[in-house]
Amino acid sequence: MGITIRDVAAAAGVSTATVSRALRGLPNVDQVTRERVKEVAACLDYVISPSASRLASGRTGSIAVITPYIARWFFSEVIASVESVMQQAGMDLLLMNVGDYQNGHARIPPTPRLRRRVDGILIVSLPPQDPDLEPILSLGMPTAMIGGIAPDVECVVIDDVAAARKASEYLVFLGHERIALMAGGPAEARFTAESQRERGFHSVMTQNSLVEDPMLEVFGHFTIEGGESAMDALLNQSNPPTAVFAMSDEMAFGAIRSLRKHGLEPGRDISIIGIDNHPMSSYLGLTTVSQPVSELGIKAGERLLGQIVGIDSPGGNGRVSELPTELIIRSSTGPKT
Amino acid sequence: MGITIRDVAAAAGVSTATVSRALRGLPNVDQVTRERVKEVAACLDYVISPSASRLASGRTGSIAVITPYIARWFFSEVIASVESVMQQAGMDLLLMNVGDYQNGHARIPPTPRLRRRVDGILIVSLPPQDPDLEPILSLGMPTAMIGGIAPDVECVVIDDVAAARKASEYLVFLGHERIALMAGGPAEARFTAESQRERGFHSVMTQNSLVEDPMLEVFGHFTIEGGESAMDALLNQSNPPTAVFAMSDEMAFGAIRSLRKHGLEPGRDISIIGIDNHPMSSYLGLTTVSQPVSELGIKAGERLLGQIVGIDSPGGNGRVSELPTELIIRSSTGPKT
DNA sequence: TTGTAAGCGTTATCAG
DNA sequence: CTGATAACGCTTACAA
Repeated sequence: MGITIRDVAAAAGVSTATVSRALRGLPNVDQVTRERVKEVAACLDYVISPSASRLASGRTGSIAVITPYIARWFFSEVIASVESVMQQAGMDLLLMNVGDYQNGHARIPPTPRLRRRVDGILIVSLPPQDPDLEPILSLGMPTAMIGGIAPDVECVVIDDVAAARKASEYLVFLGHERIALMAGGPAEARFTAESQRERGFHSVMTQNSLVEDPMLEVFGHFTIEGGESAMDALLNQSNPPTAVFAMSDEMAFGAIRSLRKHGLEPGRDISIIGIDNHPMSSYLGLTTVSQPVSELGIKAGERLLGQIVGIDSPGGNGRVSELPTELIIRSSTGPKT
Repeated sequence: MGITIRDVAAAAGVSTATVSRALRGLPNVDQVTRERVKEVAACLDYVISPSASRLASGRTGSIAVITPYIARWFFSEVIASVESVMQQAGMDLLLMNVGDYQNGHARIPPTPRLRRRVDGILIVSLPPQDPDLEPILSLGMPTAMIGGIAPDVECVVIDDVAAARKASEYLVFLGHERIALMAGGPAEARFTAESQRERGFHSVMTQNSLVEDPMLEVFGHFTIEGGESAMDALLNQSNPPTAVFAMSDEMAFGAIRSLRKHGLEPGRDISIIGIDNHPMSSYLGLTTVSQPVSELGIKAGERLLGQIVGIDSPGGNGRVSELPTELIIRSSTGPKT
């Protein structure tokens, strides 16, 4: 079938060892020899067998990206940026979805699929209580994490507390007092980002001596539809909020739609603010706090590579990098009337 | 480091060959033996070394998904569905972006990264003239394609001609005569789907004896912003269209925004129709022709697996599967006034 | 049904 | 700087 390193060695008149060294750019190879080998290899259209190389070297040349979702905006954007980093580094990227951890779907545990198969793992936004998280981390291999924090793991995040504070403070600044919080789900099953954002919101409310009416905490499940029905519920209350802090733009979209459906105008009748700066946000005039999604992926990818190459220690000593967020004011928010 | 098949064999009191057979579920193994081996393996926490297995067997147990984009709606949705098929089949999924083929970015040719590395290739929407396409196809390995047609390759598509016809006919049905076509880009650099959709549009116009004003063909590059400026250009003309057929929903979103910006109401002043049924479409009231994106990915994934397992021949004999589309009427279209 | 043993194509360790 | 030559861990005829 394929042509092997031995064929190249024979054709170049050297040993397989020399071919291996020459092709991989290792030192201690004569320039002339190296060139000849390369030429012969190209001529023969030789490509190395990854399986053999991996078996012999112990390195797989690939990493796994583990995510709970693939097609959602945040995740696909992260995956895309990680892919570009890995492609440039010559690494293969294995995509592994751990499925909807909400319902008890027949989820295939990722751990066995990870061992002996990849050199590193990039975890995207697995909530701390995810049953797959702990087993993955105890694999003890180079690992990086996006959108979450775990001990002894290299993490790349935004400051979710600060992001939530920016959003909340802006609403307060506009004079709002009855502010609703639209979270994803109940406190037991939250992403790290969710808990942090709640903390940020909470701290602003407290600082400004505003009461958090339990009736004003609703769940939108990070989807448009969820946001819409959550807003519906809010509007059906006897004493609706004058502003809503949604933990994601997509939920905010749903909230806006609900508003319109009820004949209300976002920013005039009720203010809506989100977090993300989703591409559709500028389109819909949604005020939001932007997060640098691609940068999260790029930085985490690079940090992971650092661990694999050995510059960094596995887990990167648990270093946490925080990337900046920014309040982006549009028309969905306005002063309390 | 790791524990090997030999350890399992020793612990179970059998040969490595038997362990191999037992664990892979091959026939000709005594049930009792098989159970014991499995138990010992589990006990020892043994996981097979993919590299060794691949080297010995020649199969890699992985496939590559090749796409020009990752984060765009259509692509991420397809990737997600393919991933679920592959995960259930126990196959690894390598993600390979071939970069923006528009600009002359330093694109890494995928072919060398494919040979000896995967058992099959799933190509998503590479335009026929893409420089990477031909080399990939001549690899001669199991291949499937989504959103495009190539000779001797198993293809899964929607009937783009028919989809475009549905959209166009609906506009004609509403009484429109000056209908603009919003394509992605000029005819030289088109996806297969693009050309087909143009054909569909064209045939409807011809059939109804409507003239296609060259001024009414604009390019929106399949983005919101592109769609917006394309619509701007249309509106700035002395004789604007009364309806627009956009080849994708995202471009249609941009068109709607442009309309609003100009104080016009979609569906009343000017009708807009798209193709996709993007999640935001129902939100924005966009009339569109839906395509079953997940189904495309699932079917193509299954067909690819069929080729790999050997049920089908490589390329699947060039079979083409067409999945159904459906006109979804919302508020962005209305009768010509 | 089970065991033996020869590969699979590299890499890496030593010599030279 | 280069060449032998053991691994690497599994699969798979071929025997038994």
